[in-house]
Amino acid sequence: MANPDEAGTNKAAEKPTPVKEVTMKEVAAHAGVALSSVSRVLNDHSDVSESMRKQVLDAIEAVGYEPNLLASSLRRGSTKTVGFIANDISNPLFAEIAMGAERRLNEAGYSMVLTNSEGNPERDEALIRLLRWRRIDGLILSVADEEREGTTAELAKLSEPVVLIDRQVRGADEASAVLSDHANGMRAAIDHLLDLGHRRVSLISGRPGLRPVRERVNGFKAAFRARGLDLPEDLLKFDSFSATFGQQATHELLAADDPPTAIVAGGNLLLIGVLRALQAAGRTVGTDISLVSCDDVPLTELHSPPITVIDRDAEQMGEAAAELLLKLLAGGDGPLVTEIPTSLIRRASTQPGPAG
Amino acid sequence: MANPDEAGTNKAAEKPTPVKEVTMKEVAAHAGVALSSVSRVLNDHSDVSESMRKQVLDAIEAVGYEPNLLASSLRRGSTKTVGFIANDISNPLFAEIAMGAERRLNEAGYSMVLTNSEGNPERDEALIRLLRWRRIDGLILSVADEEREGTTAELAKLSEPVVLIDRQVRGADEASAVLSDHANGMRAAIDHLLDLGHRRVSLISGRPGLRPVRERVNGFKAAFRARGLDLPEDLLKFDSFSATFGQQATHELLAADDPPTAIVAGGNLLLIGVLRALQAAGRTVGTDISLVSCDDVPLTELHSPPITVIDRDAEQMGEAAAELLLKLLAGGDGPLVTEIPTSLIRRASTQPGPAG
DNA sequence: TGTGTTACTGGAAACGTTGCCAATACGCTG
DNA sequence: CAGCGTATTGGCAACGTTTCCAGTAACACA
Repeated sequence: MANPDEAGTNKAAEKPTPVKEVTMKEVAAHAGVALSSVSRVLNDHSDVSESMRKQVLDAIEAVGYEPNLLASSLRRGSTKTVGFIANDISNPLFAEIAMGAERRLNEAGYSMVLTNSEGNPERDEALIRLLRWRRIDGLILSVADEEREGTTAELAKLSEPVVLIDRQVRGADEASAVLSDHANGMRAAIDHLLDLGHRRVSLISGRPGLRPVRERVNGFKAAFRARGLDLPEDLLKFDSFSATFGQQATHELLAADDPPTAIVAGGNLLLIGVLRALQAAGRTVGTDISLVSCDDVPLTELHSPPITVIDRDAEQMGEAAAELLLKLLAGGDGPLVTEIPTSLIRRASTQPGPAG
Repeated sequence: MANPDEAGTNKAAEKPTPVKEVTMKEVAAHAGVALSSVSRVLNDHSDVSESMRKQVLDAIEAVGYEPNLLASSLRRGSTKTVGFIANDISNPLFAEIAMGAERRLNEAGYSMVLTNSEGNPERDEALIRLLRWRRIDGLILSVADEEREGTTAELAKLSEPVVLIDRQVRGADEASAVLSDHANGMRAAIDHLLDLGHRRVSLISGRPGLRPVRERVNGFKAAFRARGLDLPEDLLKFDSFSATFGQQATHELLAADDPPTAIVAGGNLLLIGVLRALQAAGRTVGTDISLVSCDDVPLTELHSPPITVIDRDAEQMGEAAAELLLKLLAGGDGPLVTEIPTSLIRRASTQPGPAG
């Protein structure tokens, strides 16, 4: 109406999008060959003559054919796709794991669809179900809640191979997994702090149901026990991996009668909260209170003073997960497990404590 | 051979996985109804009797039916899925954008598949093609290279709606996009620095072909021009958004004859490099040199001194992108554009300069 | 000339859905 | 009782592939 174009142009605009998809049939017709021959060329089967190949390839070019992966996957019974469910993509750590996995999978001719549960167990379940319905060939994930019935039920319905990241579900070695050695990393960190003379050491971390938390606690206890020291039970705070919990827990710790001289933030988001609380309370990291965090993110290196961390190679974890999955996809059997080492990077945030 | 198991066990191992999929056909058979009736129940059409519904639902439960989304998408001609191609998932900023988009799309009944081009234009193209072949209903992306022929060609072949994030391709308003107002943000930042008395102000950013860089430069120039000041051309460094470039550029700037008194890091990864270089050169942020960065990540807030930033709401960008795409998917026409504001957050990293 | 082999090609049946169209049964009106 | 509308259901043809099974031609060999 506003456009006083000629009729011809208008007519074209009338058809919204009844654009028929260009299929192999059109290719076959244009090349004057059978449908099956086009398919053979596309999947480069043996037994296709050079002339046929050229003829078909030309026709594909001419008609502008684009394969329909839906149809092909349906027919073949395989999507050449694996799912990845991350807890929190905005956490650079998980993002790196995902990148490592994707890279390895692509090399092997698989593509990866990345989704985000936002740490929500219900979303976890919904995503597993969705991916199952999508007929993915395999799944890499880090379940939000290891104990939850629903999640294990959804996983059980999946007949394709699964690799867990830093998680173990009921019955130790039922599932394949990539596990980082949090226990030894934490053990080393606590040893370091105890060596420096700290005794009032606090550990702040996520829900104790999760493997990383369990293992870190194990390492923590092991270090104290090895020296015959009592655990500072009142300084162990577990709730969630969020920055807000880190802040709140630190705030409470500082306000207590016998506050810690050292804090271990068991998670890189927690660290943010811990730092905020310390800053708010006017405590200087290193001199007033020692600090250790988990996973080496830019913040830990560039903070002043730089922060001691328990590090691990996130990208390697992703690659390892992909590697295991590929083995399983190739028909490998039994649960496979890869352990990723952790290492302590000492920086200026840990200084001698009262007894040191 | 190496396994002297009994025959029975062997036989079981011979069948790899001939597990026939449970389809609607089995449901229909078990319920004693027609295939089409099962379909009607599943898609809750009108005109199905209550008894039929119950009968079918029970049968589904009984046989353990799981929908095959491949088949259904193929038949329907729509996947209810949109693609998202991120430049770099490990950058928390992009991750947040992706989260915002996913949340909004899920609300609307779409699911999102997230992929990662790692800033590589070739991978960009390959991903667009792959998603096209997967028959996604729409695409949100932030192309790695706006000028590249191949990319625009791949996009052109896509008949589904596309929303760009902070990018514009040839011919200004051809494509829908969510754009952040980098120019005004930078203008405000530079005004702030000039007010403080700085004249030797450096800007470090990515390839000048990219919109965020172009716009930031525009804002930068506008601020200088408005005061009749000459541009410090020698202090403008553009190459890539990486930390390594940030470090290298800063290193060079500091070593020059007439070094800057203030640096603007045009990207949150660049900032990491800038900080490393400053630290290596023994310069203190704020007192020795003023510093502004783009996008408010944990590092900027928790650095000491805290770093002045040009901020924007990443999640909102994602939501806005999803919103536009949904409009287009619903049949909306014409290119739609949403502009996201930026704001300057002043912190202690910007202090009075030589002339101030 | 007949037979067998090789190298290729075509036809048609799947894969698991959905949606159109026709068929059935039922209840009601005239 | 005929006629008709309504509500519900079944049958069947797609959607775009892949793959099995025959079929054809060419050729060599006896």
